[in-house]
Amino acid sequence: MTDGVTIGRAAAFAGVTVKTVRHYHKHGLIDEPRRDGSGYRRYGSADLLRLVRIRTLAAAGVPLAEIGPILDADPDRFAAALVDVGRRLDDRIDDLIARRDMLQRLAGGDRALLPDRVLAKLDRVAAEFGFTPDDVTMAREGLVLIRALVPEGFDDYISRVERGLDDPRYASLIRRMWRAAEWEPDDPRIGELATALADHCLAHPELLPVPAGLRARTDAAIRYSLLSQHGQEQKPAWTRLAALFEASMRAAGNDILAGRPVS
Amino acid sequence: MTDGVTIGRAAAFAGVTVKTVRHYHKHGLIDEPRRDGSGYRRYGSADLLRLVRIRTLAAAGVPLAEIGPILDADPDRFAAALVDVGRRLDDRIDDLIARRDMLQRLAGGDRALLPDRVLAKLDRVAAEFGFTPDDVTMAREGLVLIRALVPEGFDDYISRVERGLDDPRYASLIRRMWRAAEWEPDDPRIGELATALADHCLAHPELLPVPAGLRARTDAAIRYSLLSQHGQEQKPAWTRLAALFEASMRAAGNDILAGRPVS
DNA sequence: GTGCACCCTGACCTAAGGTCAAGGTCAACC
DNA sequence: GGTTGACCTTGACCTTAGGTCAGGGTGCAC
Repeated sequence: MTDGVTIGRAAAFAGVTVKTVRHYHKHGLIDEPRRDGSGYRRYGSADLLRLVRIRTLAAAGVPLAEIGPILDADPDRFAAALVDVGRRLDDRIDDLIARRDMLQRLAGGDRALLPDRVLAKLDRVAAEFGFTPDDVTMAREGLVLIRALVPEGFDDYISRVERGLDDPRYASLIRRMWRAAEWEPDDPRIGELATALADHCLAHPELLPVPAGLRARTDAAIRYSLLSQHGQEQKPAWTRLAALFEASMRAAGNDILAGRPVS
Repeated sequence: MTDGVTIGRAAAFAGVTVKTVRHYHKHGLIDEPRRDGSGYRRYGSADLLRLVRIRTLAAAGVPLAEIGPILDADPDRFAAALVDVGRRLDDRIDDLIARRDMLQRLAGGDRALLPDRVLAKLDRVAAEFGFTPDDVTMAREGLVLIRALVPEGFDDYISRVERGLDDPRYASLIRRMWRAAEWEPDDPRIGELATALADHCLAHPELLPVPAGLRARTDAAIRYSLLSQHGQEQKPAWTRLAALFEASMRAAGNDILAGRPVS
């Protein structure tokens, strides 16, 4: 007569909501069960079993559209599908664990945005050059931008700069460039520094943050390396330094700065 | 002039799609950046930093609507929010691990639907009574249905049945009931068995799968315990057994079967 | 006989994007 | 200097797995 449980009990048993069960009906995952005299759905044990299987697969992340075929497959295919679902679930778990690690790095500042090797080098240089924490932040953000700009050439560029800093003359120029951040924009020393930097870069073109083999749009990249370090408006001296540097480069060897191939 | 990276590079840097970045704009998570001469968006380092922070939080499962406030909060609140997000992420990881275990149980059959204690008992009884694998399946599905029907009283009911089976007379009746599954529906022994079962149940009402304190709708519950075991249509003898059992109960003590309180 | 919990259908809403269309731009190669 | 292919623009609609609301019918306990 009135055997079978109502949709509410079936849903509670499977740990889903009533709406979810009706949703499964709409998608053909469970056949509509018999109705009682008042039109209520009445679920039997087979329905409940199927409902729990559906819920288990759905909770494991299987899209509803795939669940029907999996449950209707023969035992061998069913077992194989379960193995596959388990693998995908493991992947998702590993993924979430990796994201938790990433979150921890985010809590520690923007260090998450650069490779560990680069961060270590930056720390060493900062200690050597006497950077303030703000300087370190600015340099880090500049590196982030360069990496966004030329992702393919970034690792290579870092290596070249590391080798470049082994040259005490370049190290000294960079040290001076950072001090220039605090100069007045019309400080006469800016001109000298720009020329010296340009001379050095002309002699060592590998120090420009331009991926080898790509010579166009070079000036934009250089702008970034020199001053688009997130604080450029606050350091007017650097804006002028960049202008003079570019002028020197253009005068001496515009094949690099002109924005077209060297040919 | 043309400094800043395009949306494609920004997206690639942060590990999201172009569409996702525009989605974040629409939701106010990142301000629309400056446009260049052709109307292209140009992103600076601050935008990139923010984009990666957003992506990290979103990947950790934080709803987009919550990310803006988190990022705009002061450092203390930001740190607190990160701790909270990390906790929620841990919960999700634990949840997925639990679901993977559940999946493994699903692979092992429907055993996932019943508590381990009940499964162990069922296995013991099956061995004792000489159940075929099909019998075990049928019994298991019957238990699943009872659990769906009266979830609150299920554990208690199992305990009562366990104690009931210590009585050799009841054990013998149940053994006979399972043999009756193979009888013809008009077998005269069914009447005797029904009467004997009813007598025993009248003497031991705790064996009925009815939660203590709830006396109404009892007959539906009894139907379940006796025959709605997923194979009821295939076992016509049980249908008749149930009818005769109910008649005996009604004749002898309809206060239990009548579907209304004993008062 | 009244209240409350439960059931019915159907229409619309949600998050976090994906897809498609129709067109404008940029750098490279011949 | 013309074409090719990759990249950019907006806007409209689609997707998954349900949730919410409206408007109404049932079942049962006091």
